[in-house]
Amino acid sequence: MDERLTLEKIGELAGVSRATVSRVVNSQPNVRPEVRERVLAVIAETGYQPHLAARSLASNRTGLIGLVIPRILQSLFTDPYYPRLLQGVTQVCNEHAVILTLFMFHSEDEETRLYPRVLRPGTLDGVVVVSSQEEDPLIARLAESGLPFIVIGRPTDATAVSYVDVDNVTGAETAVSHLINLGRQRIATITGRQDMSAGLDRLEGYRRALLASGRAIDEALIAAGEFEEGQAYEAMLRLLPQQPDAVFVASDAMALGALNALHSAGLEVPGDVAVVGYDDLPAAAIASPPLTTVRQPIRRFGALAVETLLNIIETGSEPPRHILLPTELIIRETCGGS
Amino acid sequence: MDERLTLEKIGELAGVSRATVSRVVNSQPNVRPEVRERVLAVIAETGYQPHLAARSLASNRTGLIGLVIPRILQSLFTDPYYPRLLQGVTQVCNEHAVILTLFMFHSEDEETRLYPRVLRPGTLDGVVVVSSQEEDPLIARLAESGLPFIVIGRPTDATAVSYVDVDNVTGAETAVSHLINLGRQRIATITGRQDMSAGLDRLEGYRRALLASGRAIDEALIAAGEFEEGQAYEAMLRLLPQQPDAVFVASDAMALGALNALHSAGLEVPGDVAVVGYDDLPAAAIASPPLTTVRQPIRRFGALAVETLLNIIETGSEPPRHILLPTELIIRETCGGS
DNA sequence: GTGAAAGCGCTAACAG
DNA sequence: CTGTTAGCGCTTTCAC
Repeated sequence: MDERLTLEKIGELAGVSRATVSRVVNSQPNVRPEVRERVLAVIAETGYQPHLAARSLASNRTGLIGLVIPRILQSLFTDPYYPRLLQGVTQVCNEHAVILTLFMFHSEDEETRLYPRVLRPGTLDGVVVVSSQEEDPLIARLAESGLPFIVIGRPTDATAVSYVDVDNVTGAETAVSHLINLGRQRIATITGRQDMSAGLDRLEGYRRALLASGRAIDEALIAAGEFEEGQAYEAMLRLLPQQPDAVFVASDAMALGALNALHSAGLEVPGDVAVVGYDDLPAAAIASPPLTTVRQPIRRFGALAVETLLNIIETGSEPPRHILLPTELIIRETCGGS
Repeated sequence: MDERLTLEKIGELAGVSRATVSRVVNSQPNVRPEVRERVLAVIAETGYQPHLAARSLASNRTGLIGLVIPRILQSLFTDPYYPRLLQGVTQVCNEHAVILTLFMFHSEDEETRLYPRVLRPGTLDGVVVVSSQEEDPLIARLAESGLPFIVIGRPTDATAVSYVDVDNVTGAETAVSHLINLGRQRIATITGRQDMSAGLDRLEGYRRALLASGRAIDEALIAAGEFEEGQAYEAMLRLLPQQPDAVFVASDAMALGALNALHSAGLEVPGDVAVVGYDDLPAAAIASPPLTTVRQPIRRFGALAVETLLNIIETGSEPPRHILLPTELIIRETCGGS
């Protein structure tokens, strides 16, 4: 390591001023081709890279974006959701040469203590927030701070805020329609938390599919599972007296619980009761029988979130972007058809 | 948002100079308690936060550290390794108020193109590198750049470099000793890649356990599995003619393959052959029979890596830190004992 | 096209 | 103890 390279030094070596080198580095016009060449050569030789902090200070752009993951559901650690999401996110960051910072919080205390840091001036150009169960105070603070941001997973209020989400309504609707087409008559559902948009939307999709086929909604066939395996086990047992011949379960984790309940009640899947889950966890493929489920394009999802954020940074947050990604029904054995 | 807060403005409001405010913000001594109070009050009122880029430029410290994840083995996406690691890493970052940046690469091309960015001046105070299979060129470049760094997982050369690793030798030794104590006589092993320290060390532990109990090493009982399930399946079949009554498999993914091979050969586990894996994947607990395996403290691991890095940043990289974490043998049913 | 000059907001000597 | 003064390395007018 000899001494540190600066624009000034590169300028000296190329026989031009610091300003010209800056123009070359930032590929601005108004530099004679021949001069540009010469500067570029010196940069290549020396391996010069601009000092990020200095550039940030002068240009008011840091080249950093943040990914904020609020307190995490335990479930997401047996689930490749985050790794996949990160793959998509980092890939786009790499393509656009922005640096990703990761904020993961482990407790409410940490969140309140550290949220200000996310908003801190001179730190980030924009933020991707993974929406948590409750209404996240960070979203409101981001909105009033003017820092560009986008939410992954539609927040329960939404509209004014940009978000990228999976089309949970259509995903659920497709799953339930499939059960209908297979001739199932008494289709129950085990719902997720109704304070999360995913929970709400998947129930809505269930309703729409039934209604679209001219059926009535029987509230007795709807049981709350809260996105937890244990609760879903109980919910399935509660549904049994209604004699459902199919059940749409709003997550694979819960579907596994429901499957257990059916087995312990001595019922056959899919013979007596067909089951469809949601998420396509790795566990779904190796369940017995293998679980029919709805797959989400998580990787693309992360990629799209960052692309949209970069676009917002570039062009402003108006109008808010609302992006919905389609899902895919993965047919395995628990639905008893193909 | 009204206009931006700066040190200068806070100084005005508190009736002191910018320098004094700076001292208060950085909790330096030499400020009269009463003045400190007053400044602190103004800061609290206004919600002032120092501009990170400006501070970085002036102090040559960014408050950012990087986590570099080289091209990822596919397996690590069905494995909660990274989520756990990130939990530990981010927790310590949060405690010490440093911001984590994440570099994940998806191809060799991306690596070579983007490594310079990691080294870029004015960006990071230090780097945690997750060691990849091959010898990573990044490590050499970090070493010569003078940027503080630490490696997760001992690099195959090591010694001059600081690292945090799991004690794979002892972990494997404990596992094999357990099989010996259970009375198994012909203990085979399926090894991981021998160009990775984890693969080497786990084989070494196998050897030590055998030697410590006064047994000879039978090379015919050692088969290469390369850390892949399919290869391990084949390896197990190759071992069968040697009539092993136990096998230590250097990863759970491979152990699952071995289990398959044993089943298809009509052998009972643990009746005919006992099996011990390594990693304690979620799949290990739900294998049939549930897999005895070696658990690594991944979360602590990530935490310790960051703590050590911060220490290196503080006090310099000499001497290199070499930290080994103990593992835990998780006894389930495939070893046929407790 | 190109250079000179003025900061960006902060830290860190250095006086006092 | 506190204020004044230089920069940190870059971008960005503004002249030429």
